[in-house]
Amino acid sequence: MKLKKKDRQDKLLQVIEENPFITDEELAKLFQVSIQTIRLDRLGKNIPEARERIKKVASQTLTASVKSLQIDEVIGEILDISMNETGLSLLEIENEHVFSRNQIARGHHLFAQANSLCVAVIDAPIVVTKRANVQYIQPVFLGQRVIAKAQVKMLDHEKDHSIIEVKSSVGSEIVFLGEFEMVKHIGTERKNRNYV
Amino acid sequence: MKLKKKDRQDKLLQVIEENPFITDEELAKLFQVSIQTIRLDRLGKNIPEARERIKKVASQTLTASVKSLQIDEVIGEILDISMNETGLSLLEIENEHVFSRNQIARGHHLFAQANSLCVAVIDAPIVVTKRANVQYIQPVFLGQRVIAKAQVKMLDHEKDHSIIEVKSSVGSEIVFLGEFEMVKHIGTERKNRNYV
DNA sequence: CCTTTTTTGTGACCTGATACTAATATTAGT
DNA sequence: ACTAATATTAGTATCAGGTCACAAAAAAGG
Repeated sequence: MKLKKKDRQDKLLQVIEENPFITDEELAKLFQVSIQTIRLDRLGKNIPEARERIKKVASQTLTASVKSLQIDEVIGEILDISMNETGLSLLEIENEHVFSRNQIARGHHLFAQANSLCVAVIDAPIVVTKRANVQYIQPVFLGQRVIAKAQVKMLDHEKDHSIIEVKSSVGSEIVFLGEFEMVKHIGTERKNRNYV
Repeated sequence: MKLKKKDRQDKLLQVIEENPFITDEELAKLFQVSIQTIRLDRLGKNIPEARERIKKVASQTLTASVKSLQIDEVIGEILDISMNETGLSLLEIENEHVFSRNQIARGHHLFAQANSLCVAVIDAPIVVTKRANVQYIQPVFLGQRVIAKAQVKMLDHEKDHSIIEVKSSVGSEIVFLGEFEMVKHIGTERKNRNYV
């Protein structure tokens, strides 16, 4: 049975959203109407042509991949660093950081911010985390900006390890405390038997 | 000065890789040659036309966004759960998890795997992390599969908090140890003054 | 100087669109 | 039942950004 105009247009929007690559011709077949009708419908609903839709998706990818690269490099934005002494980083809590149920930030994101900051503060090419003790003082919500402050407490040049204290706060309120033990270079040779 | 064919083709590949959206016409202007030359060059280098390039980028986005969603929900793949008792999760270390310099997994990913698993093990709608103590025993490299085992050590029904021990290993070797204190529901009311 | 390679130009064609006009169905109103 | 309004379909012209094939001009190599 053929759909009424209104229903068809609504359905059209839905179909195109699900599959931005579909052409007018395929849509025409799908809805059993002429290509012209599809085009009128698109016009009415302000849906751009297939090529434009594809372009849009593609450009989203590009910006998204840039973003994920940044995220990958350092979690949060480093605001200030004085090597081997202190560091300051900002993380804005966005949708991808929170539990959808209550909009509270997942713990590992605060951890990642602090951990990244610690890596950045230590002035060495290769630094890995050895140990961490963290406390979540207050929940952090969607939209809040978390400022993490790192302070190097101990630096052992011989053993190449250091202890860093991180305090993260939203406004004047402390939300997270962490102590990280970082090491410069542990056994870098990969054990092949573990490599799958 | 005009480039020789070989140099132009190499440069072409580079330019197009940086900017997949560029059309033959723009390229022709850029290199001061005719559109036809650009097309011959593309043919020679097996570079598809602009529309195909854009499509490719777009389809990458789609698969990538699906992936990031999955990653967002739970870090690692939950293999087995017995509520309030134990849990098992697998994380395969991929490119985005490691430092590019030495291919060692960043600490916060192992933390995230363990932390996600703890959230999953506790049988309650709202669970947040209160405290965590973690140790990185061995570095984990690109391509390795990390199995995290969670064991609930303490469950306090009145105070609604629990302590979970996580042991992560690659093959038979333990790489990460963690103790997580989780709480069901702390102050869910968001303090507006902190909301930016 | 002549041959070969590289570059350029031309014309025909394709796809997925837009824009506009005209004709035909369908629906509602009286 | 007839008419007016609206919805749908059809057809044509045009465009952008490509495709291909072929011929001519320019550059390079011997």
